[in-house]
Amino acid sequence: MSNPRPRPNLSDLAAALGVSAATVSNALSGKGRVSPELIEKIRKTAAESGYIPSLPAKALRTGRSGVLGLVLADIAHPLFPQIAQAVEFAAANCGYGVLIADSRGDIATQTGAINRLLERGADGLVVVPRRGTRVGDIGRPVVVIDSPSTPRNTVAADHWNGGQQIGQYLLSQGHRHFVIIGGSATSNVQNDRVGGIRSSLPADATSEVIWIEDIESKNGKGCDLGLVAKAREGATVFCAVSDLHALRALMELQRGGIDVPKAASVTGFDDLIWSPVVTPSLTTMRMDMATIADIAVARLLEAIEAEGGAKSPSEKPEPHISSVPMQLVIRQSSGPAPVRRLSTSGGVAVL
Amino acid sequence: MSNPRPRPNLSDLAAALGVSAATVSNALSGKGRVSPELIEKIRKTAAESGYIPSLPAKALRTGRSGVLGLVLADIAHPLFPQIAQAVEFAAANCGYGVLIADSRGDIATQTGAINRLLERGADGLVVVPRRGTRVGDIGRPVVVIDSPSTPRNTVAADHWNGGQQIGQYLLSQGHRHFVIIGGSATSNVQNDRVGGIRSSLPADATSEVIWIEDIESKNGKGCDLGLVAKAREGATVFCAVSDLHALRALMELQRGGIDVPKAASVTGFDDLIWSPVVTPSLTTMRMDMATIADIAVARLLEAIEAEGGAKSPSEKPEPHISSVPMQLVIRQSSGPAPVRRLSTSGGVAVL
DNA sequence: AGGGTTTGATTAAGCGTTTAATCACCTTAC
DNA sequence: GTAAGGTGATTAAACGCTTAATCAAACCCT
Repeated sequence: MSNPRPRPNLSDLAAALGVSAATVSNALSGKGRVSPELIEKIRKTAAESGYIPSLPAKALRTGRSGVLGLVLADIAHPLFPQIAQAVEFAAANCGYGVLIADSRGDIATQTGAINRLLERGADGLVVVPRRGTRVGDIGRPVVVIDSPSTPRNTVAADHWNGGQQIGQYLLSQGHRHFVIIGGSATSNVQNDRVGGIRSSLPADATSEVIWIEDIESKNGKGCDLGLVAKAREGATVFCAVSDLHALRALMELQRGGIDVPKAASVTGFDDLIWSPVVTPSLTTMRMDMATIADIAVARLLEAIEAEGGAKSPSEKPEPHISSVPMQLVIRQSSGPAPVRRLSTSGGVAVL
Repeated sequence: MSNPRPRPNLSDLAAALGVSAATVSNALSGKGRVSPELIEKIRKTAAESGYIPSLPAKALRTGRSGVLGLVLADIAHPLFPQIAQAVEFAAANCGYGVLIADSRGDIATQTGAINRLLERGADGLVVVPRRGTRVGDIGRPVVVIDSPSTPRNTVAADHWNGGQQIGQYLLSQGHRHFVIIGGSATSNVQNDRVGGIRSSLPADATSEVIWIEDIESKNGKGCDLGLVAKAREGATVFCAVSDLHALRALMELQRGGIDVPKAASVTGFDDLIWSPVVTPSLTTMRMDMATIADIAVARLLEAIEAEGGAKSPSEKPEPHISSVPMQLVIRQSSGPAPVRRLSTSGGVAVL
């Protein structure tokens, strides 16, 4: 005498319409042979009765869960929001849900996380692996988002080209003496970026690469990087391969009385959330996460489709890597190279 | 002639052992009546045959998907990674998966995202709502992570108390003239923090609150906040309610030649990822996300349990809000108040 | 007009679990 | 010796959906 239809199911609908459940199913999925008018009618009543198909039932029957797994090696990564948002959006557009798992940087846990997702029935996985980690062969489609150096299906930002872009931009501003700041020399991504920058420099330009990890292992965490001295020696631009490092450089220079961008330019990578709001706001290279996620999800669904048809393990679609161009975001922290001042006390406000 | 047992199911196991499927199910779940030896034997063969129960089947039968939905309204929020990580961990510990949905800041999309999760069969939802948004009544258990001012089940950091803690700490360092920096006066969270700070100040202390949004609406985005002037006028500590703002304050002061922490202290809130690595590293109040997530998930599972038993809608467990204390993280950006200098040009390095 | 094809719908089986109901058997008690 | 009770297992139905197989009726063609 109370709840009329708490949540109608396919049979309820069929009964109410006086047709069979199969017909309703066909009408809604557009698969079998149903007359156009009936389809119309069924869809209408389905909508107004608030019918929601049971995903578990569908999953059980079809063997597809309609869920993608997103494995973040380290969820605390500052780029995570961008990635998660983009992947979720792309997946939702294709009618898929996104299950997350995090391996908190622990390489052992990474496979654990992957397994959890597989047990939950994820149809395929998007993996953002921990640095230097390889994703082993699991029995399901996988797409990796990383630097383009993975034997699997990979989609990544074109870090090398990103480096070139920012290098060229800075050259066009008249800079000739580069200090390139990296975090860890073991990172593929960072090395790609550094390589890109250097490859864009002509013969008359100088560049020096410093790795924060190296310096800190000597002088302790949070130590000075000696940038002010380098600026005094003639470096006009500090090119960090991450906004994290760019911020650090920016503050060190400002503390040392070097005016940014008048006396020196600072640039970063990744366009992290605070990059627009610091002063001066950071010039940086942004990854096109939306495109990366779109491609990743598309490739994944492709593989999932293919998996359904192909029984023999031989005819899986060949692994493919795609590079997505990065975008230069020019803000206030970069500008023209200062007029040459040969270690004379120039017009710039120094100590 | 190839795959021996691609993925055994309950019946396969039962057949191999010569018992019924029901017995296997009971043995594994420990529910029915099965002899201890048989349980032992079944569990053993289950394990070594690599048996993985089908979640969809279980979900279909029991009506529980074993999945929690995580709704992030304000995905740009820098705390997002911490929250997601903590929730995922807490849920995984309880054998639950986490499905994410993002409403990209759009308030209309928020309900859409919630619905997507419900359609996917989420047993319950953890919602981190967009500022000023209320979560409407959906037919499932919900826990909200927000400032403690929501009519629903809510768990939140005790922002007010956090404000008091940092206020007291700064008082103990001798500070008496506070500038409190907020972003938007419409944020509950920020208001709580500001209120907490002020409530901790004795009569002989002065405080002034400035809202960045207000200043920027007059002077344009990224404008100066006039902090250097305030420092000259005697303010010795700049208390931001977010590390984002603290960073901005820090840079503005450093650019103006104010030494932090010698001439003035700067503190923030949230312990964002870069807070330890800027120079000087930021003193801040950290939320205990792990605890918050634990409580949120626990309360959610509780509600899900209760929902199973209680038929009458009346006897749902009463909404409860919990506050989790924040943790003071002392780093380099704060220190003792400088010795009094009555607008005379002190010993500090200025312009 | 009657055999073949097309169209629009139905029937029924099955996906892998859980669980209430049932059953056979063994104890125990009177 | 037999009824009552306990124990350890089985049977069978159900969860909600998809889909191949089937079927009845309408259509086409010569």
